[in-house]
Amino acid sequence: MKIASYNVNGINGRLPVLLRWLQETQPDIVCLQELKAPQEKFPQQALLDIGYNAIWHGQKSWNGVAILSRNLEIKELRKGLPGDENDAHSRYIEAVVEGIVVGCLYLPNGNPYPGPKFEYKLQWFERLNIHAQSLLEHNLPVVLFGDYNVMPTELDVYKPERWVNDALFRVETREAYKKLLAQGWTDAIRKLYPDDVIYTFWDYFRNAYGRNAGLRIDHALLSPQLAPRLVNAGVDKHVRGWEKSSDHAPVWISLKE
DNA sequence: ATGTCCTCTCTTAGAGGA
Repeated sequence: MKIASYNVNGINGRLPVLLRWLQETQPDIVCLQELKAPQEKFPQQALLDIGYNAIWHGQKSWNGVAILSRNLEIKELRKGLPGDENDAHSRYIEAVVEGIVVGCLYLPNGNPYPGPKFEYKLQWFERLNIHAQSLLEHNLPVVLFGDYNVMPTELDVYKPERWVNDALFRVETREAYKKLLAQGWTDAIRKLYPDDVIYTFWDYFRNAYGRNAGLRIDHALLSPQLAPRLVNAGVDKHVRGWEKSSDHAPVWISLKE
């Protein structure tokens, strides 16, 4: 069982890249972020044509998340995080696939710091932590997979000193991630590769990918019921080098049955 | 400040977001 996550940065503009990657790597379950498309403009048929079912939570211009599966039933549990009825951003979708609860998330970027966007990020993170705690209380296999917009440690940033006042690396943001992990979640990449420099994002600016000036901000968090099944994980880094690529690369985990 | 690339609109240029 292979589960992947990919911030596509516009699903329609990126459709050829997405389809090529899906056909090349054939993940069983996929979390997508930054669809940047309204509900009715999701490319459902193009995905069905290559064997992927989908549920999605769209929004015009911004955000948007989806869960895909290859020949597996997707049972939607929720769209949106609980805790704020006035939050109109499409940043969370959750489903059961093959007995695994899959939460696909796109945490707010939060820049610039300080300011209302940063406050929104911290509030959203707090709501995520509350929801994550409630998921653990069901004692089910759960993966919370997506773009967390946080580099957890200095190892996850090419030049940490340049990022100390960025919303993705502010101490408050890292503390929120640390609090989430302390509930009992396992960061799949760090569990398998505790000391390696592994990035999932490279800016479009200044040849960041060519210089490997990257960030690790896309994470797979496994519940205690799922973590023992982890056998491998990685980043499909080469996809970031394709023409018309997203600024993120896909991240994946593989689980034993 | 800048770099790049997405989406949308008071659309073919500029704004907003990342």
